[in-house]
This record gives sequence, structure tokens and C-alpha cells, in this order.
Amino acid sequence: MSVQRPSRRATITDVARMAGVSIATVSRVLNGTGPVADETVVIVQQAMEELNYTPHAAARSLAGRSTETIGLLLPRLSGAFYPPLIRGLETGAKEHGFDLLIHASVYVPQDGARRPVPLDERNTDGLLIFTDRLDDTEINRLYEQGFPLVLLYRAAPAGLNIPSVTVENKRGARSLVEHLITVHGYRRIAYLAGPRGNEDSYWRELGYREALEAHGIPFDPDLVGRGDFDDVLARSAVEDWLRRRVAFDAIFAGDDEAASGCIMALRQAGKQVPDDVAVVGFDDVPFARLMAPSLTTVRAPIETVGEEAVRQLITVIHGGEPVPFTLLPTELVVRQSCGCK
Amino acid sequence: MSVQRPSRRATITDVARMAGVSIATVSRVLNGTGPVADETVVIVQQAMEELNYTPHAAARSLAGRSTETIGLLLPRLSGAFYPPLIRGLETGAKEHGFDLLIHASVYVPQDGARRPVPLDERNTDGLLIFTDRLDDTEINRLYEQGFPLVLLYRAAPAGLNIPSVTVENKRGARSLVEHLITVHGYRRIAYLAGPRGNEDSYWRELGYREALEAHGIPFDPDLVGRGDFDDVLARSAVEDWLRRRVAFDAIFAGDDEAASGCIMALRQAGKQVPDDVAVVGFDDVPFARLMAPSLTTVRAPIETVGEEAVRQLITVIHGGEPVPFTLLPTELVVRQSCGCK
DNA sequence: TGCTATACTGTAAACGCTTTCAGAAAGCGT
DNA sequence: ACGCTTTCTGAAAGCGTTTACAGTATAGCA
Repeated sequence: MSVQRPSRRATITDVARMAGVSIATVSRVLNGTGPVADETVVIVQQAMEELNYTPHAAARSLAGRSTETIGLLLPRLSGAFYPPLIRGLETGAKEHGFDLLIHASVYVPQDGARRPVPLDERNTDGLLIFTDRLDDTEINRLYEQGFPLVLLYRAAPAGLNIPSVTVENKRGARSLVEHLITVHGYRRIAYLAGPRGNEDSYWRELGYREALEAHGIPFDPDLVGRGDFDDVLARSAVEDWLRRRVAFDAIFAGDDEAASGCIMALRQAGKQVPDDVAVVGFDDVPFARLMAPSLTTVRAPIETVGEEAVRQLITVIHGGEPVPFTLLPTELVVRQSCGCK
Repeated sequence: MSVQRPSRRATITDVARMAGVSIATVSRVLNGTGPVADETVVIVQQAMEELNYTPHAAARSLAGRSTETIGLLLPRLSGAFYPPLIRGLETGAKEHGFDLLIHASVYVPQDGARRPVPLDERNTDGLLIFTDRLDDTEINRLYEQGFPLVLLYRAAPAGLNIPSVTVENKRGARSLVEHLITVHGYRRIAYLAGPRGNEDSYWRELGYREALEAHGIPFDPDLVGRGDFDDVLARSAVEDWLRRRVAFDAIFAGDDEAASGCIMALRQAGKQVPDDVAVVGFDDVPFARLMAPSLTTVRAPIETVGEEAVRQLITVIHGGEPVPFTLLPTELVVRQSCGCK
């Protein structure tokens, strides 16, 4: 029985010493680079086993090897939207033998002592960037360096050839709003926009406007509010409308999360959904079908977006030619919150 | 206008060269260690600014400095349970100036070529470990090394003094089941357990049994199934019961996620909830109130668990004395899925 | 004036790894 | 016996930091 020293983690040197070889040889058997005698391989492997050796990732990447890890940068993780996305990403990553490290935090623009992003070209092999998590100058730097990047739910900045994957927002929104107009005859339809600058929101609003226009309904700026794709904010936005006695017979909430906020606000105010006011969302997150009333929405293949994004990223990492722009189809899902039954 | 070299990231050496000082000095102004002439500080800072310098985290931690980062290890991120937890963790981390890095992946026990966990004592200052994400031997190693650890939703392995934070599962479950018994008169109450070995599930089942016993209802093993805290699995578990014509008048689904699966299964089978079968969950995730029928459940302060866990972890990191075991109170939330109105 | 303390700065080692280079040993054809 | 490959191995440099250590001025003090 050996003395258990205050177990420092075993290093490559420890393994080398125990196996009676040089660290170079250990490195070789570890990575399968260069020829090593079968006999030596066995000895080294035993030593690694014995010492429970795990290579030090930081040292590894410092010494210039790939990390087998991809990073995901997003502003936050709270919300029903993210779980399917993450699931897709994980599925994709696992499939290709990559690890996924996630950093969720809002991007704080240029303020003197800004924190560096803890996930970058130095500890990952590639980065998935969700919406506006990283600003264009940083994206530029990474891009010019040739670092593998894939954008989620946003297009690449002008001139940069960065693959991006998103969904058919405009088309989905348009068919959703047209459903409200043609099937239910609503004409005062409100829209709750997402966060400022958000691309999804931009396209959804465009779809909304197109639908109105196609049916001769004038666009009324009073009927556009900010829900920020967030239940709490959407709720207060609707409360505000109610207080100001804005008249509407339906709300396109921007996304499902916001839709749930709308429903809470309306219910609180004693309005029936969908009888008094119809509410529709976007995304078809898992709980949409479980809501009361079940939510009419647009199915966006969130999980597929994740898988596809990873696929593109790994293509880039392997030096392949990615699909520059992937637009996944959306589909209207009619349930009850629009007035259908 | 200067020539734009294929922008390699600036290193401390670049900064030193530009400022005309040694790298030691740069390091000193960077970390505020050791005395540096005010004048020099300015010059160095300008150089850093100019070069857009960011220290290389991996190199830093290699050289033995703290990382200002804490890691979160969990089996997965999909499910309504996680967003509030993450939110709590982020709030806590941000509050203390730490970054949070997340690795979500099931733990694969001892199979020869097992992947090392990409988050450990070498790139974080401390680790938050959710349920059974890491096995006891690894926890042991980290612990003996004196590495800061906090356990979420599980107690420390015997003998190890690792802080852990969880919720009053047993008490919550008991009051939930007692509600079903005393208020609604149900006697055939089924229970859907969580994943094998899961502590939450263990205590909830204990609470369930206590409630039965306290009211003279014999425990029937046929009424215990596996839902794994997952909607899909819970759904098929219920379908299985239905197929086998097991009789029950209420289901305690283990958690809210599983409850939603139960409701889908029952609805599919033409059963009314709560009229034919009552369903209750646990956790009170955000969508519980929005479900149809709205879900009777137990409010577990998930977000608070997160905040508290970070607080403990950071206490340990700073060398303080943590609270060894934090048990947060739960509270019965009566809505409609139990039969109340 | 010379001495010592003080303020500042640079040199170099170390962290754990990969990789280039060169050398040793063994096999082969002549 | 000779030289040439081929196979295997080790020494050492380098990745970007921190930090002990060793300076070098400068100021203060006798």
C-alpha cells in the first residue's frame, strides 16, 4: 500500500517517470502521433491508468493542439426557447465527438474594463454565436483570423462569409397573421416586437406587415409594442395597452414566451382568450400545446437549427466548405388560442 | 494607416514590446501586483488598449493564477427545470464577479476511453455539481485536493465535508399527497419516480409513503412507475399503466415535466384531468400555471437554490466557512389539476 | 561623503503540454 | 563488411503567463 500524497493531479512527467520513458513518448502514445513500439505503448498506457492521468486541456491548447470543444455564446438561458436549441447542439456535438461549453451572459459593449469573453479561439475549436451576443468588431477579428464561426438566428455582417442558420421568420409570421385575418376576421391585430435589433423580430414584423397589407388593413403603429420575447415584459406591455384602452382583437406576441405573458395579463384583466382577444405566438416551444388555451403558433425547428449549426461549424473546423446560409422552414400550427377549436 | 497583419491575437510580449518594458512589468500592471511607476502604468495601458490585448486564460491558469470562473456540471439542459436554476446561478455568479461556464452532458462511468470532464480544477476556481453528474471517485479526488465544490440536489458522499444545497423534498411531497388524500379523498395514488439513484426522487417517494401511511393507505408497488422527470418517459409510463388496466385516481408525477407527460397520455386516452384522474407535479416550473388544467404542484425555490449554491461556492473559494447543508423550504401550490377549482 | 532603505524594473524559471530535430538501433541489399 | 532506410526514442524549444530573485537608480540619513 503506497502513501497517498495530497493528490496533486498527475502530469505527463509523472507518467513518463513511471513508465521510464520521455514525456515526448508519452505524448506520442497519447495522441497516436509518431511511431511507438507496441511494448512501450502498453507500458505507458498502464502508467496512465495507474496514475489516473488526464491531459491538461489548457496546457494542451497552449501548446497548440485542437481542443475538441466548441463554444456556445448566448445572452441567456432562461426561457422555453433554449432547451430545444441546446438539445440540438448537444446532439450534433456528441455526434461528431466534440464537447460543448456554454457561456450565457449578455454582451456588454465597450465599457473600459469590459470582461473578456471566456470562450474564444484559445480554448475552443469553433464558436456558435447566438443573435447579438458578440459585437461585430469581435466577430470581425475572429473571422479575419480564420477562426471557425457559425451564427445562429442572425445573418453575417456585410462582407463576411460566415455561415449562418436561422428559420423562415417572415413566411411563418405572415401565414400566422393571415390565418387571424382570413379565418377569424380580425383586423385590429397587435404585434409585440422582440429585443431591439433582433433579426427574428425584424422579419416577423415584416411578415406581419405583409399580411396586413395583403388584406388591405392599414398598419397602425399604436398596435406595435415591445415584448422582448419575454413573458414578464410582454405582460406589462399588454397591461399598458389595456390601461391606455388601446383596442385590439388579437395579439401576435412575437414568440411563445411573450404569448404566455400576454395571456396572463389578459386573464388578470378579466378578458377571455381567445373569445375576447386571440393570442398567437411563434416557435412552438414544448409547453405551447399544454397551455390553456393551447397556443396557436408557428413551428420553428429549433432543435434542427442547433443540429444544423453544429454540422456547419464542424465542417468549417475540418476545413470543409459550409453552406453559407441555411434557412429552415416554418409551419403554422393551429390550436385554440386563435379562436379555432 | 498601418499594415494589418493577419491579426494574430496580441500577447503580453507584444504589449511589452510596444510599451518598451518587460513582460513582467506588463503582468504587474495587469494584475496590480508589485509597484510600477505611474508613468509606466499609463504607457502600458495605452499599449494594451492599442493592441486590444486580452490575457490568455489558459496560459494564466497554467501559470497558476485564479480563473475568476466557476463551472457547472449537469447531465442536461433540456427541461423547464433548468432555466430558473441557471438564472439563479448566473445572478449569483455575476454578483460576485465570476464567470459561469457550463458543461451539460451525461456522465459516462468508467469505460476505458472515457472522455475527461472539460471543466475541472484547472480551468475553474470551483465547481457546482448537479445530482449525479460526477461519480464519487472523481468528487473524492477533487475534494482531497481541496478544490472548492458545491453539490446541487444531492448530499455529499459519506465522510466528505462538501456543502450541498437542496430543497425539502420529503416535506413537500408529503403535503402534496396528503392534500390529495384529505381534500379529495383519493386512495389509489400512483407515483412516478425519477431517474435511478436520484436523491430528489428518493425523498419525494419517502414523503409519498409517509402520507399514505399516515392515512392508513397500504403502499402498492404496482402504483410506482418510472417517469425519470421527463415528459416523454412519463407519458409512456402512464400509457403502460393504462394498457395494463392499472386502476388509480391520481398521479403524483415526480416533477412538473413528468406531470405534463402524464396529462398528455391521459388526454390521449380520452381521460379527463382532473375529473377522471388527478395529476400533480413538483417544482412549480414557470409553465405550471399556464397548463390546462393549471398544475397543482409544490413550489421549490429553484432559482434560490442556484443563488445559494453560488454563494456557498464562492465562500469556499475565498477560504471561508460554508454552510455544510442548506435545505430550502418548499410550499404546496394548489391549482386545478388536483381537482380543486 | 558614504551608506542603506526604497521604488522600480528586468531576467529567468516554471506551469503541462506538443513538436521539431537529431540520434541510436536494427534491418536490408550489395 | 558497408551504407541506406526505417523504426523508435529523447532533448529541447516554445506556447503565454506569473513570480521569485536579482538588480539599478534614487532618496534619505548620518
